Amino acid sequence: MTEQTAPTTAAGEPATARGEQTRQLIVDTAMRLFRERGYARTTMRAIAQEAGVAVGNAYYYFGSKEHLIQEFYARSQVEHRAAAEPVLHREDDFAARLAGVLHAGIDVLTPSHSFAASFFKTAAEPTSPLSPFSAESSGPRQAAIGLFAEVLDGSTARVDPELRPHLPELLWLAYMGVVLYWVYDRSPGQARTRKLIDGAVPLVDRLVGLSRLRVLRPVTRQVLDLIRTLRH
Amino acid sequence: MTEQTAPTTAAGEPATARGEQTRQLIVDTAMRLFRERGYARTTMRAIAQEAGVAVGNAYYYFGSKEHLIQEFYARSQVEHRAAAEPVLHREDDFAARLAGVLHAGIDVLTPSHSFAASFFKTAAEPTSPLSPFSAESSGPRQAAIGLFAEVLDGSTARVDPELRPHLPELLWLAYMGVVLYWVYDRSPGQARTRKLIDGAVPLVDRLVGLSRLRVLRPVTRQVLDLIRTLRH
DNA sequence: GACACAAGTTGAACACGTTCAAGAAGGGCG
DNA sequence: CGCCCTTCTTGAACGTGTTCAACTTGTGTC
Repeated sequence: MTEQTAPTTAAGEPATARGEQTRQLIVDTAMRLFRERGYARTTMRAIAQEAGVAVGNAYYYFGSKEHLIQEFYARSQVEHRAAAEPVLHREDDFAARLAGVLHAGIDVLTPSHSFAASFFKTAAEPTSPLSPFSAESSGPRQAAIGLFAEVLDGSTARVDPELRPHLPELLWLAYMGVVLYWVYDRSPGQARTRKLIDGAVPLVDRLVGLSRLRVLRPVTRQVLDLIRTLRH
Repeated sequence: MTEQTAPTTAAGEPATARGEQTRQLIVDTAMRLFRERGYARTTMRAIAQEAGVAVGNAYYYFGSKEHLIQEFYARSQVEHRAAAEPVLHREDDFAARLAGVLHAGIDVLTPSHSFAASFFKTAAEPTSPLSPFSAESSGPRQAAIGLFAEVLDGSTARVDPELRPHLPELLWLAYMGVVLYWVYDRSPGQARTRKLIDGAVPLVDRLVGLSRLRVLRPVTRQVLDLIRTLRH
């Protein structure tokens, strides 16, 4: 409770066209440098210099270096949705839709694997507004959960009615797990993460199907009760 | 690959009694200040000053501020084992043993909850030697996995023979999940984490039991295959 | 056009983690 | 004791993220 310097200033959106332009310039420069040199080796001074502004100016738009990461999240989320569109349009099988959306997410992240690890570090901080569980990330998180709601809604899958409302969030949580594995994945091209998706999706599919069986009802109940307890 | 300044110098053990004494002095001071002010607000200068040594001296024993955290891990691991001893001696039911060991782990960590969050941040960095999955953490990790092997071995549980050799590591992984939840747990006294343990243990117990059923053999196989694929 | 106020911009200054060249302490050996 | 070598210790200096008081630019109002 007594901990953390966690940047608080949300550093409001620019109010003028000039401001918006500068903001974009800084973001674009930062993203380029992150990709070129990695997060740790990209200094705020370098970003400012390459963008042709003063250091303090960057802090006018972004409360901290970490806040630049949030921009990365937002962009990735939008790209993810776009990349998932074709599969969601084409397939109606639950497993196929889920696998498609998961692969789309990793597709979008792959070019950033080298520096995404550093991002992850700050994202993992529970008190950080950058945490995927934080209030500040509520927007992107809800969007992401919505994506998995779509996976479910557009599918022919039959799901236990008690489980159904919780499933999108659970799938998102599973996706967070996949991303966690991906961040740690040192195999070439993160091939193992692909195998994780292909291996885990059928299991999830089977599990979701089994949830309707009378025999497993008590277990399903037990799981749901636990989830409800753990929710905020 | 091109990323990260990750501290490399293992900063060898002291070779003399004088060195050992100084090292202990620095660790003790650091742990006290971490507890008092939190990790972020404890500066290396403050640690050095309170310990009555020069800043550079701390760096002679610890490659970085983060390396002081590793000391915390090591201590916690030893305490965990000690705290788990009574339960392991008393119980022979798998679920009771598992719950006991998990609760013991959280018992040990609880006094440090306020600043453990900051620790977690650096631990989460995949390239960091402080990561629980890193080579440098191999020692404490193996010790922890060994603890869960003991949970299993000393129990009357009957387990699918194919699953059995993998189970200690899987239980450790589950424990990491519990710790992850605990770090994020903002409920008073982290009561929710306790409920997570009490709720999840029976499920794990049931699942482990079910793994022997003929009907579920294919699923068990599928899971094991996936695990093998994902292993290094 | 002149004024006022908000929006945007600047760069020097600060605190921090970390490095390193220089030196002090200690101990074994003649 | 005098010498040498390892171990330990020092604190000034560097690069970094971040702050902030001062300044400049833009925009609406009369």
